[in-house]
Amino acid sequence: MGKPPTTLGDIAKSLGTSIGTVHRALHDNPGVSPATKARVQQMARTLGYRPNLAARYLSSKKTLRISVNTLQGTTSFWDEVRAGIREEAAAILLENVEVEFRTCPRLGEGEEEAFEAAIREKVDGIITFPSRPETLRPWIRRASRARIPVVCVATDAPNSGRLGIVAIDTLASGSIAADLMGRFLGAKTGSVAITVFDMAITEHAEKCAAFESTLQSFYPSLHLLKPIEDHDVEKEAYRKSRKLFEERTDLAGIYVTTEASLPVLKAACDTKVLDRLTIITTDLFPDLVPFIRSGAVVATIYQRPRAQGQMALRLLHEYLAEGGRRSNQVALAPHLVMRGNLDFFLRRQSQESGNKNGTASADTRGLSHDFA
Amino acid sequence: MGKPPTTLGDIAKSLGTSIGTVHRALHDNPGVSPATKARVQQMARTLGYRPNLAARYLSSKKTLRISVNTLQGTTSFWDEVRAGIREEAAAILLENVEVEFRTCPRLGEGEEEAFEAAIREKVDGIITFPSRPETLRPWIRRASRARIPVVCVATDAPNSGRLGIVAIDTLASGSIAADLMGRFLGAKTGSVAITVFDMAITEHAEKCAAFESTLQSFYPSLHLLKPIEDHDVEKEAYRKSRKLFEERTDLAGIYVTTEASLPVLKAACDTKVLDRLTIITTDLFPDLVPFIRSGAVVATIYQRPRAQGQMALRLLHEYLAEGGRRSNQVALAPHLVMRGNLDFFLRRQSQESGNKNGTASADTRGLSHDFA
DNA sequence: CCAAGTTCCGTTAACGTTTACGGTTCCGGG
DNA sequence: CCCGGAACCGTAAACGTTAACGGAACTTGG
Repeated sequence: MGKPPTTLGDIAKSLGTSIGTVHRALHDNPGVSPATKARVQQMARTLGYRPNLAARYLSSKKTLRISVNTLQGTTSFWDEVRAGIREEAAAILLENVEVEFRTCPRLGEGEEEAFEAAIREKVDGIITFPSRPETLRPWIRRASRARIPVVCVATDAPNSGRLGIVAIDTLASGSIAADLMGRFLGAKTGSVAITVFDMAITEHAEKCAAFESTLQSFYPSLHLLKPIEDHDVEKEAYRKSRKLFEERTDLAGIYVTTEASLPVLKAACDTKVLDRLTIITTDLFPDLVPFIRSGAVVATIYQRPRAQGQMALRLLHEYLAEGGRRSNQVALAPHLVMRGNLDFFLRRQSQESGNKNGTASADTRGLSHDFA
Repeated sequence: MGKPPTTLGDIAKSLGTSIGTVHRALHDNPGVSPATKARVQQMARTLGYRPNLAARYLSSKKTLRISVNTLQGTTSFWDEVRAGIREEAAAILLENVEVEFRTCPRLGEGEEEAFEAAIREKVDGIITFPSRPETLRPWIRRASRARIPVVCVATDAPNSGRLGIVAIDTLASGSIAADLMGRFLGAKTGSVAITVFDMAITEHAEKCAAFESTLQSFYPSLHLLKPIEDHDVEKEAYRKSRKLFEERTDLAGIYVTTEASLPVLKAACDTKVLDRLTIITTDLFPDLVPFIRSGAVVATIYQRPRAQGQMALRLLHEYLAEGGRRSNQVALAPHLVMRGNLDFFLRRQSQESGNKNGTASADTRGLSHDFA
């Protein structure tokens, strides 16, 4: 049924030229006249040439170097992302991917240096977390100009020329949180709060909007307060949420969209409103577990860091292997963790999280760099 | 850093023999004495030989044929599973996988014939849905004896010698349903029902047990009734649930774990208890949408058919490519669909579901067979 | 003892791509 | 006229594996 795929030789033969020329033409290598280059490329198109990746890899033995620029992270989120990337890299059939981890100790610290190093060392692709999109945007542009594709994880850097973005769908998580909040509160009425990292980040604004929209279209008796911005600073989160808890006595629930849910929980505890509030948090990490188990946190929206890492590497690799024609915007659905299924997710996290830091693993020959 | 991987030539040289012998020894091919075979295999182990898949594929050009034996299905579930399989097959770097679809029109009808055909035609692997594990178990054994690995989707066939199983985690779905049920009902008290396909199927019994356990440990005021078995027969589902609705006036909620939620909904409608009940269903298909949107179905546990298909193919392919050392039991977390995030999932389903039937796609050169 | 068969093993040509190297032409300057 | 260097192009050797062929050594049966 399927006729044998066309090879470089086929193209060469049908043009009366040689394999070498065809190869040079298709790769924009020097040493071929514009005329023949055009003829070759045309012929390749009409014959439907698609390179044989096995032969390519076998011949050149050049590996794809991918730099992973992420945060050290306060919770295990980024460890999981990196684990997902490693896992996916190890699953590549041709073992031609090597991953270099460049980990920044704190938010916005060393991000640019890491990016610069990656470009300087001419990696083939970059997976990055643009915590502050504005500061990273010029770097992403620079990489794109150097023909280095960049995939963003968790947060987007719009208009930066990035190749793709892998993140949790903001609409899906914002509205499921609102829906749950509404249902959990039942007939209760009152006000509901939401905390975000920063409304300037597209994702957070969108998540907020989705939360608000769902809330007011299905549960109009609940009133959404102005979002609290915590900028991932523990003190700020504690101060602002404590102030909220003290002032708004009609507060019925709060949706914490950031990783910094512990300060909020502490504030709720200190102001003795913990068991009065319906609290929905984000992500899953050890310190949060007791709150979920006790029911204080009624549900948490799990952002599937491992899946994000996997998808990011996959996207990048597909593109590098052969001009990815798949969608470059991957929006994952979040998972919902509650008391009942908590153990399922904990078991899952502990699985295969062998070497947590970015140290070399045998399979991926990973390197790691630290940016202090 | 990474020294070049060992090749067949390396093994041959260090033993003073030839590549051909090494190859034969490692593949249990005839024409090599037991003594040298042992020596070769030992040396391969000590040198840490791992075959170069690129070279292997380039040389042999043999494609892996995989038979996908699934149900036509009343809802779109199986279409999605197949789409996931196709998608994943197309993403394989070396395009050496071809998928053959053998689709059974109805539950338990033609399953064995399909299996027999797959074995007879000597496919390299089988992905199957063992709707009735007992009837399929001998066939899976037969396939295993013929060294054809079998991966089960959605339902397990224990003790059958199958290579692996991909399914939604029963514990995760059962307990999240219970947790939601409890939270949604709030302080309300009463009885709760659950419908299953058949308690003889391991998965369903487990899901039921998880639901019960979570319910009674966190919401002891709710009383779980004996499970209703519908055997995927619409009439049976309608009759039994209608009877339930008429008799149990204290019924507060029901969790429908089968795909046959429509008859139950109809019964609830006919007995005028639809808006009094808290209903949680399973999966997502067009006819269910209005019920979710109206709030009659408060949530549905989405079993991620596409992800199941992808994982199944992946598992099988990894094994066929080189003795998969990854876990062979993939338990996926279900997704939760409610009014708020409904659109997200609908958009996602309509995406890339181009050719819904098992017709040939250009990438995977898929064939399809019908078993009537 | 020779022919024929068996068992074991070495050799070699593929597979499609990359890459280095050698050969043409064609041009301008000595 | 010849030499140097471009600019273009053909050739061939790798890459690691598979599979087919051929050749030794050794067993049999006549």
